[in-house]
Amino acid sequence: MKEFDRVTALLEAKGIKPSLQRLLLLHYMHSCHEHPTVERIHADLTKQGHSLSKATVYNTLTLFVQKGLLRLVGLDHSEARYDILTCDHAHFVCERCGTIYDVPVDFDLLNLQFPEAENVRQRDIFYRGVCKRCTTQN
Amino acid sequence: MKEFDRVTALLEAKGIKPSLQRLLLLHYMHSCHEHPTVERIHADLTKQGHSLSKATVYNTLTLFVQKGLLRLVGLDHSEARYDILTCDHAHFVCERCGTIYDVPVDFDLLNLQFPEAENVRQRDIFYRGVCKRCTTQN
DNA sequence: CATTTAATTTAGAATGATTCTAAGCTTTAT
DNA sequence: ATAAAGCTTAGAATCATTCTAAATTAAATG
Repeated sequence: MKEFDRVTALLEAKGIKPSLQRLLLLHYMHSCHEHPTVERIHADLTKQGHSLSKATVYNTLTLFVQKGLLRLVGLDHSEARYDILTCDHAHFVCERCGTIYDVPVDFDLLNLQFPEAENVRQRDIFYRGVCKRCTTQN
Repeated sequence: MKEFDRVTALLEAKGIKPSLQRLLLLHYMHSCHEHPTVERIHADLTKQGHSLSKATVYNTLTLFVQKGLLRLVGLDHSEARYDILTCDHAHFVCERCGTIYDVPVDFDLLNLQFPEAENVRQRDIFYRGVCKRCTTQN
């Protein structure tokens, strides 16, 4: 399993036992440069001939987020989306097609001070609107 | 109904007929400086002796958001929260107690450019962590 | 190598916020 | 008055997610 060497190392570095399902999921996330939903991930892996339950997808993604291997993109109340990029960056969300675009961002420029905050675990920036692809196509 | 004069004017300015339920809801939102959930709004108004259904709360808040009278705070997949402040500002969300704190923000400092964006309708900044109140209390 | 123990995966039930539906009620127009 | 349009409502339906308890797999022990 040469192609799983990298994700195996990543899992072990976080103290996660590299089961087949976990390897599959992390490998999928690394090879996918979108921000897929649980439904999407499950459908793709199933289509590729792998057998894993949706519950495992939920459990494993949650585990990965806790361990810092993935980032949960918490958008509105639609489906959760998962992002392989864990470093700070901003998101533009197309409200028509749902595509999420990444852009690097320097949070220090903002110098936001929340007097009520004891500690900050995560920072997110979302821009919402319509993407060019959607406006030119219709 | 002296106390409803202001919200009546706001509704009419947006072309919304000022029904009793709409007045109640907008007045409630203006008098509440938190970021309440639908459940909370409905419970509070009911407790005050007003009769209105949860469906109406959903319908009306959605209408207000569409017309720009409120802002939907789209957080994760918990309940939706509604914000009377419609101008740009950042949110700090306490992951323990759920309280949302506001802070003004100057988006121009970031100068974010999304090459894929045709237009931007809304901009959000979320910081997540634990607030001081929660750390000192426990 | 057999057997117990722990960890992981799983299918399907349960949950819960939100949306839908179709009926009832108000208000406005004719 | 009467019809038409708009608003509200209760309860059913939906759907992403979580829970549960059993099944499977891997690790540990004798």
